[in-house]
Amino acid sequence: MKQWFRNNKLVLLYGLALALLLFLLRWLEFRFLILDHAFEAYVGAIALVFTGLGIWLAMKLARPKVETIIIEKTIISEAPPFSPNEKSLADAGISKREWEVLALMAKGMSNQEIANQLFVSLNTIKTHSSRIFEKLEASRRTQAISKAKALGILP
Amino acid sequence: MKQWFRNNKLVLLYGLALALLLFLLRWLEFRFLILDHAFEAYVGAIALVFTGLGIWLAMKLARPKVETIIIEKTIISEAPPFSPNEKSLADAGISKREWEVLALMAKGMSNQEIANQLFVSLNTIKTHSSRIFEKLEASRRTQAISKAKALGILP
DNA sequence: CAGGAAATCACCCGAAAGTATGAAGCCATT
DNA sequence: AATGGCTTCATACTTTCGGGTGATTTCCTG
Repeated sequence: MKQWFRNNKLVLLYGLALALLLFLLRWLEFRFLILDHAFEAYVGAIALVFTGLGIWLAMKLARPKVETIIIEKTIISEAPPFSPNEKSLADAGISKREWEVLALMAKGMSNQEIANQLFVSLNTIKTHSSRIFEKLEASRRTQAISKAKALGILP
Repeated sequence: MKQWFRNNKLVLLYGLALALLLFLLRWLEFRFLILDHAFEAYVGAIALVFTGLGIWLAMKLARPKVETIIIEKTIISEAPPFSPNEKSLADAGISKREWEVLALMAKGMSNQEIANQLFVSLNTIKTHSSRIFEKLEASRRTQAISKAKALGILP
């Protein structure tokens, strides 16, 4: 019910306005009956008012034409925020730890530096890197980095 | 004159219809004067008719409302073809040949492979790479590649 | 619980990479 | 003609990297 009121507020208002006008006209009828041609003027006024109302209604109720404009914005992406690309990562079968090592390699760190950074021994890093090279079919760290970037594993 | 008629045909028609209606009402006035509440019904009819006319007019004459929806489509373009970025290159003091070596390094090639590709000896490539490391303040090829990319020397 | 993947570490060896130093030819600018 | 930068090459030496093999621990899954 409340919803109905809200939806038909306009129609109700319109009806109320009409009723009020009728009262007004009735009153005018008694006041200006003596005037010659009062009736014609009267009808003209009504016609004008309701024409205006009709126009107003039409304006209010008319559904707007929707025009959709699609603007294609071409952005040359400098550095798209990189996410490890889980898909390619899993596809190559590279583990989290291996990826860490790979990322530090790409930064230009030596195996010893990576070992220090990750708090493991140099031998561990060597094992990891060997696995990485196997999985990426690389024989050098530079090659591994290059391939990883091509696969979207590294930014 | 003729042009004016054509442009305002609608307005003229509207005026004519109004006049006709007035005549009609005048006639009805005499016919239904006896009826009680005839006046209200009369005014109601007029109101209805002119409201309809108003709506019709508005529909006919009003400029259609246009709602414009702008959808921005973001297209991430492919990496633009890389140009060596002469500025950074000169800034680092890296020569053409050195850049060639650097680029092949970044591809993951070994010094020997680079030497074969450029038809020079392995020692030459070693000299070049040493110079490159000096100029980029790197001590490893991976580091050199990383720094070169950061400087825009490599794609 | 057994099996397998992941992570850790060790040792050895050969290959590749990097450092240092010297030198020669070419080319352009002074 | 001389100077300096670029390219080329060489030798000798050190360090780092990569390959191969093996072992242990932890954690997860069938």
